[in-house]
Amino acid sequence: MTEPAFLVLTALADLPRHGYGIVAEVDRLSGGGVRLKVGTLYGVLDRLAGDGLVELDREEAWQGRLRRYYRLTDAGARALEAEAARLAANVAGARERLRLRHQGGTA
Amino acid sequence: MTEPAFLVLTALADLPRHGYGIVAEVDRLSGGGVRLKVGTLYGVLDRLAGDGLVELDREEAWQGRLRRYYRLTDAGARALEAEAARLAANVAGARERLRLRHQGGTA
DNA sequence: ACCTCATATCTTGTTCGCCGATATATAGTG
DNA sequence: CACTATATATCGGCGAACAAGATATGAGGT
Repeated sequence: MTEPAFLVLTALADLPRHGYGIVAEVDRLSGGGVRLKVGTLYGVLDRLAGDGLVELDREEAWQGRLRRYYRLTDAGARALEAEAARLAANVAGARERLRLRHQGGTA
Repeated sequence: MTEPAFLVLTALADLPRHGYGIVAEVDRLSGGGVRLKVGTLYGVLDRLAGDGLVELDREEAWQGRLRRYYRLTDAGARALEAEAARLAANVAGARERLRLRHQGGTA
C-alpha cells in the first residue's frame, strides 16, 4: 500500500468525508507536512474503491456544489490495521538497529 | 522517503553491508515479506549516496568476487530516525482513528 | 451588474521510482 | 564442461504521484 492510500484510509477511518474534506484532513493529521494533491486523491480513491476498501457513502448538494462522501469499508479497516502493523514493525526494526549502531558503531 | 530506501538504511544501521548482504538482510528483518529486487537496490543506493545518507565503506575481494560495502553516514542515521518518527506518527494516527470508528461507527 | 475568489470534482500530461529481465564474472559442483 | 550460486550493474516497461488546468456555482467586493 502506498502512503497516500494509507493516509486516505486513515482520514476516512472515523467518519465519511468528501474529496476536499479528505485533503484537508490529511493536511491536519500530518501536521501540515503532507499536502495531498487532488490529482493524487482521485486516482487513489478509484483504486481503493476498486479494491473494496472504500465505498460511496452518499451524495450531498451543499450550496449548489455536489459533495461526494466516501466511507471506509470493513475490509478497508482491516487493511488499514494490517498496514499499520507492518509499518510499526518497520519502525521498531529501524529503531532497534539504530540502538545497536550507537553501541557498536562509534565505539 | 520510499519504503525500499527506508529498509536499505535500516539494513545498514548496525554495520556496513554489501549489495547482496543488504538484500538478504531486508529479507530477514521483514520476516521474508519484503523481497528487495536488485534492480531496485542499486537505484536506491545511488540515490542515497547522492543525498549523502550512505557512503562506500570498503571494497573486498572475496573468492574472486568483488564485495562493495556500504555504510550509513551520520546524516543517514538522522534521516532514518526522522523517517521512523514520521511513520510512527502515521501509525499512531491511524490506530487512534480506528478506535474512534469502533466507538461511533458501528454503533 | 460584473469580476474575482473559494469551494468542489475530475482529467490530462509529465516525471519518478520500482520491478523484471538481462549481462558479466568467478568459484564450486555434478 | 556445463550448470548453479554469488555478486555487481544496466535497461525498458509500467504504475503511481504530481502539477496544472477545465468545469461549475455561490459569495463578496467594486
